[in-house]
Amino acid sequence: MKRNSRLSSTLHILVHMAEKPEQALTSEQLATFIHTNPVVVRRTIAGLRDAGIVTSSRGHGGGWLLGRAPEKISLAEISVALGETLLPFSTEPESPGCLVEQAVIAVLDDFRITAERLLAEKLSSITLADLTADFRRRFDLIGVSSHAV
Amino acid sequence: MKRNSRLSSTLHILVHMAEKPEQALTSEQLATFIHTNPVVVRRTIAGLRDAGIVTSSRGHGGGWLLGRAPEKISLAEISVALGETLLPFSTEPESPGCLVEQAVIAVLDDFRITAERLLAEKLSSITLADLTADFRRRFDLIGVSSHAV
DNA sequence: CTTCATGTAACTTAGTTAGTTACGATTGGC
DNA sequence: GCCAATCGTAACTAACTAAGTTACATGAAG
Repeated sequence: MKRNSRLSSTLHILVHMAEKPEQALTSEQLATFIHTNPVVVRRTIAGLRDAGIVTSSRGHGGGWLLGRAPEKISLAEISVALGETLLPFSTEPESPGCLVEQAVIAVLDDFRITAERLLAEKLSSITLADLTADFRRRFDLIGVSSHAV
Repeated sequence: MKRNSRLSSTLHILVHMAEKPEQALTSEQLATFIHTNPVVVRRTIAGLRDAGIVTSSRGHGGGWLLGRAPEKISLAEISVALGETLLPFSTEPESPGCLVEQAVIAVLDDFRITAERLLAEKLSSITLADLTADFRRRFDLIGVSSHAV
């Protein structure tokens, strides 16, 4: 798993899970989808479990399942559950007392607030179901699913 | 200079430069504003020079000046000149041939394109002059400028 | 009670970026 | 012409972050 690909890797995993709604997939299986190892998968999607997006069960036949229907899972929720920050720039004060810095931070934070609201709106309108629909379109066109390689 | 604060640090520097439009400020002086050293400053704002946002001159009395009026310098340009990426998530394929991944990437890239256009619009509407105006408002209220500490 | 699975802590490794040192090139003052 | 100030940049170091890995405890199913 490359750096900064936690969101796309997680979506990849979730679409696979949505395609096998009745079958619990193990961390091991999920890990092969995104070319990493089971511990990284567990760590990465632990937040999704806390958010109810997925459920996990231990022992024989255990593994991961979607916590609710793909139509009810938005990319906004997933992004938050992963702890991702959409706008990565920092506005931490480094020169307390400097009015220039205060002006910069004020303007930047103002931008951040409106920008984050916009992005969250956009991400809220995209659901896991949209992703599976897109996948199925591609599948119907080509006829081979995935991970033959 | 903390991680991920290149944008705010650069804006800090630029506002100081805008407040002394006739005086070339040295990398050394700029560095003290953001608590770092001259080489980091030069490296950070080298892209701004290439973009014409600032100019630099060597030798006695040399240093940095704004390349044009603060009203003509938008945060969008500054961000681009710094090489900053607004949306940090990656959509690099890691499983070529996997249709699930292709669907994920397609949706994510689509989101990225509209989101980046939105953010760029917002950032284009904010200029360095807006920042200096904000600073002066604060200065008029409090009466002490900055970097006394 | 054995096996398969997750949960999680602890450590290692790799990659990124700020910080630093060093030095060449350019400019202005004397 | 020489010296000091200043940027430009390469090369190295240090600090931080995040992925990868190992290890082991916990819990569920047969």
